[in-house]
Amino acid sequence: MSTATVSHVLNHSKPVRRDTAARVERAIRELGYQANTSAKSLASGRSAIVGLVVSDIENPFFPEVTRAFQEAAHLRGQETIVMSTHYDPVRTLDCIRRLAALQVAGVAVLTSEMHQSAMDYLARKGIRAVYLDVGKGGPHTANIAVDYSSGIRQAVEHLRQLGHERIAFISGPPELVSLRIRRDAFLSAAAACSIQPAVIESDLTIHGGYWACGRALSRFHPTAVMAANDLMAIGALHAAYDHHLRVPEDLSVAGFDNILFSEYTQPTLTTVAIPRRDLGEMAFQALWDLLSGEHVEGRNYCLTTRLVVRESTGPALHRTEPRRPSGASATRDDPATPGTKADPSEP
Amino acid sequence: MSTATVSHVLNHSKPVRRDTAARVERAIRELGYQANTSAKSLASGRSAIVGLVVSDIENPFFPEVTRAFQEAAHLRGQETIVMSTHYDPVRTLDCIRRLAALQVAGVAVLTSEMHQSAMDYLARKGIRAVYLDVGKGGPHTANIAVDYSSGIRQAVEHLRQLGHERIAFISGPPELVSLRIRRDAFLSAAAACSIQPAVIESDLTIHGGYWACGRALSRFHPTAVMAANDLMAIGALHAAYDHHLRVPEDLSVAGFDNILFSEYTQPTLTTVAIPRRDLGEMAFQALWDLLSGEHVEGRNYCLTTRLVVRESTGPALHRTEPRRPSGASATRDDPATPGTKADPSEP
DNA sequence: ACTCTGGTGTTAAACGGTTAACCTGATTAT
DNA sequence: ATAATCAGGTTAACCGTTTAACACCAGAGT
Repeated sequence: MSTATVSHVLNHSKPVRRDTAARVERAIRELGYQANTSAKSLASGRSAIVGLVVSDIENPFFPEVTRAFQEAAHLRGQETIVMSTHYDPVRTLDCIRRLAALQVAGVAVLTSEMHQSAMDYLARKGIRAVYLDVGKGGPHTANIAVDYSSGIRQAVEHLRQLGHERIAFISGPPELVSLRIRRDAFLSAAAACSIQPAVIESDLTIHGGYWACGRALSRFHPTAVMAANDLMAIGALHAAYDHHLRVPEDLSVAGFDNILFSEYTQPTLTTVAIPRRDLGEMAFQALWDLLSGEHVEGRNYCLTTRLVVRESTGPALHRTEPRRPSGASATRDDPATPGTKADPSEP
Repeated sequence: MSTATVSHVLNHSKPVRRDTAARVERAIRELGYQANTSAKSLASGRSAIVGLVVSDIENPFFPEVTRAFQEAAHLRGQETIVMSTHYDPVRTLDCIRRLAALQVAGVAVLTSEMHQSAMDYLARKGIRAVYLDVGKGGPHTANIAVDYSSGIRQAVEHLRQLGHERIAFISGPPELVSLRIRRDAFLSAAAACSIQPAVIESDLTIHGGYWACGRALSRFHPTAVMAANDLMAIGALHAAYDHHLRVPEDLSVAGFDNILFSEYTQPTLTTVAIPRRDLGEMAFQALWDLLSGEHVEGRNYCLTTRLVVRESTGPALHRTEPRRPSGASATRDDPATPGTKADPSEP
């Protein structure tokens, strides 16, 4: 019984007679044999390890993505090495280099903080790669596009159906791509629903959300507030409380992200969810397609967001002053003030 | 220039003349050479990968531990493969098997959900391993012991200094080891401070904390409530709110875990923190000591918990009825009622 | 002069698989 | 009868390092 035969039994790389295979299996069991992974990868030039690069493993968004990815990988016999870039393009490249040195079979890069050079590097080494939101896939490369606007449109329509006509959007720093996408999605959805929008930029923190909501309330008198992430939405909940506005009776609040804690706020938070589990599974599936398929040109994958309705949104309080004791007689058609921007121009 | 020389330059495994080394370096740079990891591990019998096994990567506790571990590993040129067992001992063994097949240099198992067989397996294969809370380290094995009681004692003493003499402890399911440890730590700290304790068992959820707190309030009339985790403490905050008790003026609340959200509750939560970052770093350090040291016998490491004081604890409202409208005239020396247990026996 | 010794560098044998090429004996086609 | 084909199995080269053993040269000791 030669090592070659054993190899063929293990990999089905050549037909082997039933009884021979059985003998091999038995020997393997008796000796507790386990193939040496290093030798395998050295000989075959490809390890059974794939890399997963994420922005920040401590951001609650990613562990779930990671887990789904890892489980999908495990089903295909692949192990996963996860690396976190802390949103730093330089570290992204470093991670990719290290993964390449490990002869990984492929890499999924689920962060946008990345220079072109990182993609070039992988392309040059011929390493299959999956990216997130970088346009089209190319040779040995696939792309996953997240449709942020779909969930946001649902949220806006949901609020519209509840009778809301003035909605403030608390946006994030405009220099972050994904935040800009969310803002624009909100504006076009608002335009489509003939809703009067206002945008306030803030900093993605709870405190920032609190501040922005207070500002929106006094200047714009919205019946609903939507935030570009859940933390700011939570800040908005606190702001409403401090303005003696009940949520959702006096003010509706919606968030984005569906973080774990959005189920635990009081009231629980209506929010737009990115299907994290699906993202992880899809990322691996895309990678696996690249690895097993012969078609050099990678496909494009799409992932859609959806609204999760909870308690923080309800029917609009129409034509009624907010029940603020000191009810300064601001009229509802108060135009957007400096510092807020209304831009319903996009389709 | 032979490959051997290159190897020696790269690993400092034998002295090499300055100029030769320089020539090698230059060639490496010019050719963009990167050592083949698989070949290295095959030849040396040991890869530069270590395994990290955790209970649940989606539990916010672990990403931080993971990151610290991974960064410490990176400083030593080691990559990390993280695996999650979902609290299942069978999966734990499976993870360990897979890591062994990858010829990892060592493994840190930071979950207690594990049978003895898993440890035996690693020992048999001679793989260095670090465990959490499993008693003593052994050959090629180290142990990290977490001192839960230290932080809990601090919390109890903190409350005592604020004048609290009746404290309810909302415990978790007694079948979980770490929860039992916390409860016992509370009871002995209470005894040491001559505090009258009451224990209510609950289920670690926000709702469970809400329920347990309400129950404790009506039966035991504590001036402070401590929960075995932060989620239950948050439930307790809600319960206090619904009982028209202000926190901390009328009731102090403390938690355990220092989850990210404990900074964002209203009021912010006083809680006992396990130094997650330190745990990760220590776990790798322990592993590295095992790997580089010659001493076969692994050391024991200890990690201590500490109190984080925030807004939810304050001076006790002494000799005064809780400002409950329906202030049923319960006396403060009301004995513990059925369903709560007082056990100040331990030292 | 002649071995000894140290510092440098090279040679070649592992490491444990994969896989192309080859061998063998039986079956089928001519 | 002879050749061609085929299934099943073995041989041996190769993957890119590490590392023990060896070769070489200079200066030191005798």
